[in-house]
Amino acid sequence: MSTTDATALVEQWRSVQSCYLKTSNTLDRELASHFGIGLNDFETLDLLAEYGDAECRMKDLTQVSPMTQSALSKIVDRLEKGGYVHRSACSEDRRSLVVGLTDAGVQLHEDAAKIHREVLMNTLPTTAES
Amino acid sequence: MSTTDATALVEQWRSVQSCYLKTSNTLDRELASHFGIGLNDFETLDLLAEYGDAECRMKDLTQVSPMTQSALSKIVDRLEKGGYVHRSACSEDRRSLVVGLTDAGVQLHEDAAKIHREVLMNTLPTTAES
DNA sequence: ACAACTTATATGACGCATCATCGAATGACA
DNA sequence: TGTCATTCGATGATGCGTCATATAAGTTGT
Repeated sequence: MSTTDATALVEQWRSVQSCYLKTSNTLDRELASHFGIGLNDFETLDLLAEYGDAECRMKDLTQVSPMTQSALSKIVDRLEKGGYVHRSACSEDRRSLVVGLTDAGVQLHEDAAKIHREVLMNTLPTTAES
Repeated sequence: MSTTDATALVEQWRSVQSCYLKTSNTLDRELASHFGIGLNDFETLDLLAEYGDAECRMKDLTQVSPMTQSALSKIVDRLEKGGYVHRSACSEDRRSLVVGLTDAGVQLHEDAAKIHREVLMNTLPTTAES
């Protein structure tokens, strides 16, 4: 790899990094101040919302989330304490727990998603047009 | 903003996020296992390296780094304990400290930068060409 | 049916970043 | 020059994510 390749690579990385950090920091602050949840809590709510009425076990969550199994366990802890999700036994496998949004969770997700999209609008670089 | 706008926005965000998380996790692991430093420590070394012989005060570092002033103070603590940087008094302003790489720091940066670029090569999505 | 292995989830110790705050030095203005 | 506000940097408390491990339940082979 040539020096210029390396430089371009590093620049690309820095741009991803800067974009990610700016956005995730803003999201984190906004979500925390408005709803008292962190970004990863929201992302988890978001994943759960996508499941709708389908059963989502912790394991499923682990597979679709970039977070660690351990982290997810604690995130769900927090969300459960906040009353936004519930864990219930899984009939098919007693090791498993089914996680689902409560009504409050659905509501929170809906409200938080608005802020989320708003922040993305204002923070993410516009890739297309003019 | 329309629904499809929001969806595209969220997709864009998720792709940035996934790229960032994958890359930063890999970088962190590699740097930690090879050199015993974290990604942010390396990034800080990298910034310091760019200063070369120019004086870099903590404040300057704060302005070019995405990290918090507090975090930078602790990062420099760690790097100093490792013998990679030194803090020295600033003649012009006695509140300020000038931070600089030691020889070991220069060497570490050089070695770590190789791994860093290697990981970027293997992890960052190729944006160009066939 | 028992032992050994594997899978699902939870938890404790640890590291690191953040926020709020502090002390010290500087600057500004009367 | 004395006071008040500001700036530079460090530190303690706190929160969160990770790794290694624990517990419990399912699975496989004999």
